[in-house]
Amino acid sequence: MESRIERIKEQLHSASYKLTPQREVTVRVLLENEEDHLSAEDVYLLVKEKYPEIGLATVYRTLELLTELKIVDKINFGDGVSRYDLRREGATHFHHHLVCIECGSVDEIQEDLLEDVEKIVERDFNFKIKDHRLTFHGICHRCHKEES
Amino acid sequence: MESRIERIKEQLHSASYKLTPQREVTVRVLLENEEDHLSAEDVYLLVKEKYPEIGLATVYRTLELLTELKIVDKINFGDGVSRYDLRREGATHFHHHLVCIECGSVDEIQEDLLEDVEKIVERDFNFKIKDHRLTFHGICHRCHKEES
DNA sequence: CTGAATGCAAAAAATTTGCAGTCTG
DNA sequence: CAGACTGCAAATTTTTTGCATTCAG
Repeated sequence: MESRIERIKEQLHSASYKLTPQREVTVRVLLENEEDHLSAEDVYLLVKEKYPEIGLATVYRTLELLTELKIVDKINFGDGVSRYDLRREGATHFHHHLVCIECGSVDEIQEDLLEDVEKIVERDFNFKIKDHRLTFHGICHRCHKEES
Repeated sequence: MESRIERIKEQLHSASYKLTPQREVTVRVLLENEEDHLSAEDVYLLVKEKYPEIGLATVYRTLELLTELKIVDKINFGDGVSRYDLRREGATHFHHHLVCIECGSVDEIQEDLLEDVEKIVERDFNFKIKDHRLTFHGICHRCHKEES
């Protein structure tokens, strides 16, 4: 875990960005809440607990920076807020999401699943794929159970 | 085309919503710009050309209504705006998008492509899929050509 | 030291809401 | 005619920006 943050620091460094305490705390918060899909506001509040002087604008600027470096991905589930999701280390592709329309939960799928589909798209549409976003909306296994 | 609008009217009707001229003009604009991915503001400006008294709030309310009736889908490509995309008639699934990171163009894929993937997800994750969103980011065939 | 980074407050952008008046079914 | 719908303006919400000050390298 500690090594994970070191590597992220290194990435910042090698892109010649400075390593401020604000940035470090923000990254740490993201790592500690890897399962969640935090909005900028969420991140701000969590960072504020550890570093009360921080401003919301700094959090936005840090998240933008991390997105640019592909350390996090900015995603959007249709409510009016952008959410920020840490990329898995070494993941060649962005993971997918399962959004439950009953309870609002968001689960992640790490498996690629799209390899074949992407081959078809690249060939048939002559489109060079660099990234993808795949989200399924439906009933999660927890709500599914209750219904029966 | 005219029959298409008639059927949409019918859908509104059977959900006991009234058919106001504002709503009709809005639907018409969406039909005439089916290829595009208009933001609420875009729709507002286009409707305003035909019906200058309309207010932006009415457009938002109409789009929300159409989304609720599944006549349009609200989508989000990561810029801060929601866009509204007409569902194809009789489409069992929402179509996919190809967003070009060079020129910003958005093309559509009508083919399903996800049938196999969805079977896997439903089985392995015990998740009942109701809808999906799939977007590929990459280089479109037009930009692709220029690069070589 | 020096430009990059921060915090604050103000601005901008997108969307929603309240309400009095209007119109559809 | 009654309740649904509208336009307008004001309010909210989310995100961005300007700028004087601070700080990391």
